[in-house]
Amino acid sequence: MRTAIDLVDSGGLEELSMRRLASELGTGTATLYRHLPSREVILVEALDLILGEIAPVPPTRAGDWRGEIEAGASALRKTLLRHPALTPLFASSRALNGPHALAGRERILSTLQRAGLDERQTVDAYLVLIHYVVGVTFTEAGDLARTGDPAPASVRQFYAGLDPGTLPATVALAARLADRDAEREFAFGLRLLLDGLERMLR
Amino acid sequence: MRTAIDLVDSGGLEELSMRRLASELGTGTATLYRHLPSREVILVEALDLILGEIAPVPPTRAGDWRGEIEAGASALRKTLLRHPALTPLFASSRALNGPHALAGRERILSTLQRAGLDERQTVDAYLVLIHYVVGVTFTEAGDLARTGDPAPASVRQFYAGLDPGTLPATVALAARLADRDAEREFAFGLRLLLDGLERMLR
DNA sequence: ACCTGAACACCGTTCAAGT
DNA sequence: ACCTGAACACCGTTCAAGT
Repeated sequence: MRTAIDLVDSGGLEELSMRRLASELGTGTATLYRHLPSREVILVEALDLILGEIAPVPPTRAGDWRGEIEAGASALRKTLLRHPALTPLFASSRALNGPHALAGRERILSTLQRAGLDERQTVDAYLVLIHYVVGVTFTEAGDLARTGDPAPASVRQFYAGLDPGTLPATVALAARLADRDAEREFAFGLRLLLDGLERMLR
Repeated sequence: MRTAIDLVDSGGLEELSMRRLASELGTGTATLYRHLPSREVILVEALDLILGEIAPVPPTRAGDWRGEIEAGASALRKTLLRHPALTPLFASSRALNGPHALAGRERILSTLQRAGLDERQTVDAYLVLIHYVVGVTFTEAGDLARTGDPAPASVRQFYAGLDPGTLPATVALAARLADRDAEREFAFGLRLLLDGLERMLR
């Protein structure tokens, strides 16, 4: 599994072929099938393993649910970005029933319940938070996986070069659309969501 | 392109092979390369084409930015869910510079600006909205693409069967985690975000 | 009983050869 | 000048044959 994750991290999903993994391990492809049933299962297990890299946020300072959620969301994002090619697997909930995924989900659910949300609110809040983190991280990971270069200059040029007659707002905002600060943007959206949850509690 | 989209819709991404597409069109694979440079470009163009299915939300009733954003977000989600296998492509921003993607982005940006947000707020709001819709839709599309069956009963059983000692919140919420209402959840998160934006405007 | 070379049925892409 | 059959270099997976 460690070799498989290294392959995916270094060259993307398509770098992990059964032949390459086998030769990296000094064996043949047929041997791999004695330990794991398919390439897909390797990927699913790899995702759960990297979720295990997230250090559980300890439920310290009694009642700081907001701080715990912020820390957890940020840790999830950073962990996924360390393995951008594996991030898309986060979409299939079938891939999210491994031990580490379950432990992480449990921590979020219990934090939200301790905050005072009722059952329905807890599940709704859990889902909205996960979906937001997934959306941000997928997009970031997609750009990162491409070749590692976001190249803000060329993006700005692309936007600025569009027809201002048909796309006036896009052209006017070209500089801001190109020079992004992923960290700040992530915090902005998370704050919006957490403010909303906090208001629900009052 | 229409044949390519039909193939992807009916059997997932892996159903679209150059050989299958060629034979569906009554020709050989080499011929395809006289019209399109690669399989990847076919997929990128397919995504932009389906974005064109979204009817532009007319900026009617002066100043109802919130209604326009809600309608646009809902239309984007529904359109992507009609082509679940293509949804993951929405992650790569390279795939999002086709004419329909640009037109859609322009509409959102101009709606937010007309609402009264400044430049930075407009871009931040645009990104947070897109990321949320992407996150929700990816997850839904991933489940949908699997075999079409979410099978709430088996999901509930899975959650309920976990160890209540280590995963108490998950087990307690098993029924709610299994019996989901995607439409309501989507509206819940969108409301949280729009409430936040509305408060920024005051 | 355990392992694996070689095969099967596929891929995306290219190019020499055909018309 | 335009088209494409056949090849190249790969895949995931299986199984008969080896030890």
